[in-house]
Amino acid sequence: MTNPPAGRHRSDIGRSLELMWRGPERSGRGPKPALTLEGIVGAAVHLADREGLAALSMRRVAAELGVGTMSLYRYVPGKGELLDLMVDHVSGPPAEVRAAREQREGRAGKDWRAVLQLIGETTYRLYRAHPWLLQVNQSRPLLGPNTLLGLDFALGALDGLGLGSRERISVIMTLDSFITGIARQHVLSRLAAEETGISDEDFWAAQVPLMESAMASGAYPHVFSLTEDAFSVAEEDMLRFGLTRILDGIETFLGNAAAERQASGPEAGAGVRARG
Amino acid sequence: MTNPPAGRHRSDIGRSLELMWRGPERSGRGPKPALTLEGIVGAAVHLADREGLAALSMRRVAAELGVGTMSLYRYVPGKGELLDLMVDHVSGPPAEVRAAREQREGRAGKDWRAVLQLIGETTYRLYRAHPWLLQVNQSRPLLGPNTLLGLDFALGALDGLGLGSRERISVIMTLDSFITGIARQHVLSRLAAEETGISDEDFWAAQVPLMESAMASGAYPHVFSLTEDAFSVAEEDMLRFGLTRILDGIETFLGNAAAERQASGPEAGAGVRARG
DNA sequence: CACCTTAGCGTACGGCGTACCCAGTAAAAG
DNA sequence: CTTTTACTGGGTACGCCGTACGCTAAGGTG
Repeated sequence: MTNPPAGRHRSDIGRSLELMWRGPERSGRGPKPALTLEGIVGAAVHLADREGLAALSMRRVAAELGVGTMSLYRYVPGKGELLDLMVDHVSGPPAEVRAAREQREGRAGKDWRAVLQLIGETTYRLYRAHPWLLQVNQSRPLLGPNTLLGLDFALGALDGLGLGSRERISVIMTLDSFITGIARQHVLSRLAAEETGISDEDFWAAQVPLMESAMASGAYPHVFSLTEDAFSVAEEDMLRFGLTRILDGIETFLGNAAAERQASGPEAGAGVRARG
Repeated sequence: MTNPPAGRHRSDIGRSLELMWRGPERSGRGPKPALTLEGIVGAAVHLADREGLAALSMRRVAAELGVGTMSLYRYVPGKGELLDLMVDHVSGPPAEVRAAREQREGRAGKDWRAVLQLIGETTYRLYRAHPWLLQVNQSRPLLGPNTLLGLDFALGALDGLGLGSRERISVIMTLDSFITGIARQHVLSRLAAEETGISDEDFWAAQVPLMESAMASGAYPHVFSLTEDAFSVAEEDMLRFGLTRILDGIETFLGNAAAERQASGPEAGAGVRARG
């Protein structure tokens, strides 16, 4: 009975949200804090960027800031919440995207393809810059100020296309899922190369002998009729390829939806509504 | 969310591959092994399925098998390699897909859409059945016998469509990236619900008060013009939506490629080559 | 038989997240 | 002013983790 059921360090949603949106509350009494939440989160992000998620421990973050380990717990309830904060910290749409956002005021429905492409590539670069994002098991997408801004921008790109709310969310989720998936593939592969010190070439070379005996077994005819260059597609080309496929698919969808609306009057179509 | 140890235990590629393809080598001498590799991997998978990746420790697996912790290290070099083996263990195309594979012998180029859809949905269900697959993230996709069989089947579906090797891989990677991405979203969300005991409704409810003040700020116009049902799309519908978009996009690509080939003779087209 | 390879595994080390508690500080109350 | 009180920094300790090391004993080989 001395211990509660070993309460694993889960993130307290309410607390994380409050910290993200309002920051810590101060009530005047007592000594002045030597640290700031921003500083802690920034140091943690810096550490994770430099040395990977495995190196991110409360002890290391504290050492980075020159304070005792337990001092961090005066600012953050636990490691889970710190990770939540780190995610939102780096998740804002970068300057590049903010600029594009302002430039396209009022051009609804015109350049959705370019904007979605920009969002996709930007998100991809985000994962590249902060590989640990893909290792953090984001419990759920916590909507912090930055995360929400990114979503808002993506939604803006879909304005004026006649899509309903559910359809807009579906389109964004499709794009985002693909980007996350392909970034995961590339980033984890790169991480593995760094951590093990084994390059991609060495890695594939290590598989060759066993692959050859597998080929001899005849169980994998299609794999072994591939040409040698099959796996050498550059990562950016792969991203571009998939992105184009998905945008094409969305375009087809837009065409179908428009045709359907045309056929049955302007206010039909499930969930389609111009404004709330 | 926890970050699973993720760290110091790099997996030895050569050793993992050898264990996957050849199994452990025995040299007759000494006492007979009380365990089998299969048994260990199976127990580990079972444990991870039941209690999550966070509960998967060498001590727990050993306890499950009724042996001492260090005995496992006679069979497996370390936890990293055990994870590699677990991944391949569950990654085989299930009976359902194997059946479809045999049924379509010789019908190349006809039902690629149905087959890719089946593969997508099957992969999605795989992640659903073994959520920890999406949390394991420390190595490159090791090609074990089962993994390779899945790839071979996917390649078979693209036979007879006039695609080159690099294009086939690109198509498969696009599909796989999307499936992995969306499964990640759904599975991690579900995991979080189980582990924190907070349902999806409670989760969104917790965000409402802060969202309302965010709305008042006027910084997120597009988000707050969404209708209330925007986020209530069922997971399967979301999967189906994205899958259809991607298959449409691939279909467009096939059409373009065919047209291009038609226009400039049978052996043109960047990267298209029948055999090496 | 003795020899020697190999299996099982007890112990120990250095790391982790964090609960608990105390000492010291600074603002508020008297 | 002094006293009170809320608060901060952080030392210590607990129970986990992966795994290196080295011992005992089993059982084919000579």
